[in-house]
Amino acid sequence: MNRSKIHKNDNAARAAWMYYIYKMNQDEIAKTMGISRQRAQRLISLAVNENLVNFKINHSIVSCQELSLELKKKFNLMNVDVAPNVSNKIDKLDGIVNLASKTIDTFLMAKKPMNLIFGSGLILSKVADKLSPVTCLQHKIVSNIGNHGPDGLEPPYFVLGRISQNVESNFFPFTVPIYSSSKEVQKFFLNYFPVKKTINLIKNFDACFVTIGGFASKKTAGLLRDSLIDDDKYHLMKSKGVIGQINGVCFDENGKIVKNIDSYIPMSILPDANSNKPVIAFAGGSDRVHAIKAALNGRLVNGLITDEVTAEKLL
Amino acid sequence: MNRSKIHKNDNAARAAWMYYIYKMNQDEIAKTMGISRQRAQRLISLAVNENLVNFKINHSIVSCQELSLELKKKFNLMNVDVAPNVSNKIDKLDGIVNLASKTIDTFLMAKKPMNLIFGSGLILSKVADKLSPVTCLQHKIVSNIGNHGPDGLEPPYFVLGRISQNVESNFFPFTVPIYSSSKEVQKFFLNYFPVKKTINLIKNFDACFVTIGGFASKKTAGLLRDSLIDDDKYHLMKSKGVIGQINGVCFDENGKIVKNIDSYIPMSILPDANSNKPVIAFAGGSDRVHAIKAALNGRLVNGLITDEVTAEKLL
DNA sequence: CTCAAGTGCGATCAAATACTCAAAATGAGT
DNA sequence: ACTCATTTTGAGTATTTGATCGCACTTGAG
Repeated sequence: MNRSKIHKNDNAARAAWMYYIYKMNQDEIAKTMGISRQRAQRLISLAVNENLVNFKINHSIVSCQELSLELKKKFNLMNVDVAPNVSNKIDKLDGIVNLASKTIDTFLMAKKPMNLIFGSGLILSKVADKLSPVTCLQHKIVSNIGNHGPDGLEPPYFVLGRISQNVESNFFPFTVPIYSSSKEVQKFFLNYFPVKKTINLIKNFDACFVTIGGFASKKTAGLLRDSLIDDDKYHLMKSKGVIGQINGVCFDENGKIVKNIDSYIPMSILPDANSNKPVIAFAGGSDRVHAIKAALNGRLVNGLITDEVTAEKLL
Repeated sequence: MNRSKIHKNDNAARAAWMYYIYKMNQDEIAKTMGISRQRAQRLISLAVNENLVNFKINHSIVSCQELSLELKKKFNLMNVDVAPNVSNKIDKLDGIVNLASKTIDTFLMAKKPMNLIFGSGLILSKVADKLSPVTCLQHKIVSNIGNHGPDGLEPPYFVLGRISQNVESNFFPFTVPIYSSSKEVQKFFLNYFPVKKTINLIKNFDACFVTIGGFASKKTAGLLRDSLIDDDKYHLMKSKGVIGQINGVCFDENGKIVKNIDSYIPMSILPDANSNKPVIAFAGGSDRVHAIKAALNGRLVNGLITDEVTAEKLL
């Protein structure tokens, strides 16, 4: 962040203070700051867009709270949050993204140094964009999904990079392919020193955040949609019972990891959700209910942030 | 809180979610919820008034941050927060109140059981009104200032009662007068069993929040304004060098506690700010700068939440 | 049952806010 | 220093929001 941006954000934050905390209107703010009303308006909306302002709703809506308690009990989870439902016109992810970003914010603000592990996926990248700007050099922020696709392409959601837009910290990308097509490639990377180091960080995780990808149809299978696998492989995987995936690691309807898929060796290291450290999935949407249920049953994660409709379907 | 209020708050929270998180406008919200636009508007403003919505500004304005660092250094404080300044038309306390309520919120939300001690004063009562509604039965919320004045009157700011409007917890009032006029009365209360118990809680505090009252002129002396002392006593105290007070405990310009004021034995127990537990003052305003400075110099507190102008004057 | 007091509602209108667009300012490259 | 592309600005305008007011309905006392 350059000096001019800091200065601008300073003004934006000041305007936001006046607007949201002191409840002044834009005219008063403009006068106080010696700027035009439009400028004041732009500063306020800039502050909102840059996540300088956080809106927190402090009231657990009864139905959401009940859902989260039931989910906790049914799947023996440490951590469940349910975003209230809303007109179906609106992107439901927004609610999950909001809760998720607050959860991560609190981890980032903790003083105790932690290894925070981030997977990949659409929701996670939206969450990354919504994180509050903080400096937390005490932590290590680590990716547990490879940073290149089968053709060397950058995968579509480069979560770590997006996090670093908002957060100043120490970043450790996972410099492997998302999956290897041969044992040799796998072996090489697993013995490659920087990779070994990152794997070590992942294994000593303090918290891990992932999304759960669907697999039911071509449309819902993120791996396919993002061209990480081709049609043939998709059908092969489907025939082996794959119903969902986390970071490219595929599992069946019991949440059991499906191995031995020809020339598809996922490289992601999923942390152990049976430890007492949080492994939290951010996932929702009717097309993913089966995948989420499987992941919970197989205890691939021990926490969930989802939306009201999905929560109901899971029960 | 009765059932109907919970239900109403539920709707208010839902409307607030749609408005602040999903960024829907009131018309859309009304349609989704099947209510009129006005009703939606009223729900949203209800949510704001009931503190169901929290506005947090996530950007330390450079000048405020610098001030807080300097204050920390100069007075060797654990904890300093400075609210940005704003047109002098607006009540400056709002900024302090906002930061203070967030600070307390985080204490209330902590899982670890704590003894949280609250003093008295205008700012603290405003802060109490702004606390987020939470249930925290793990904590003990304790007053360290007497709950009746010299004539048996209730003092003007009954902080504990206001906190209990928003917070569900365990409350321990301090059932003594604010000050005793004789050693006998003092002695009686100090040996009265329920009081002894409360004193014990105060001495084992985990955090303490107070305000700092001025004494410079009749107008700024809260004790006088609130008829806790009369003119004669005010002048007597002034002649003994009193420059400010915390919970009725008076101190001079070095922050040394002034004892031996005729028929004025303050009963408040001030926690030890030399421990590593936070003792935080919420205070601002030009008429209090001297009192605040004295309190910091005498290390009657080890943390401060104030506003920009006051912070500058303190340096 | 009746009436007075209080509460909640929606229509209406004034105020506040957000968007659009053209002109002005900036600044990178020659 | 000039040009062109990009960004920033403020005026004007459309949309959204908040406040007022009177009506209708509920409540509770007589």
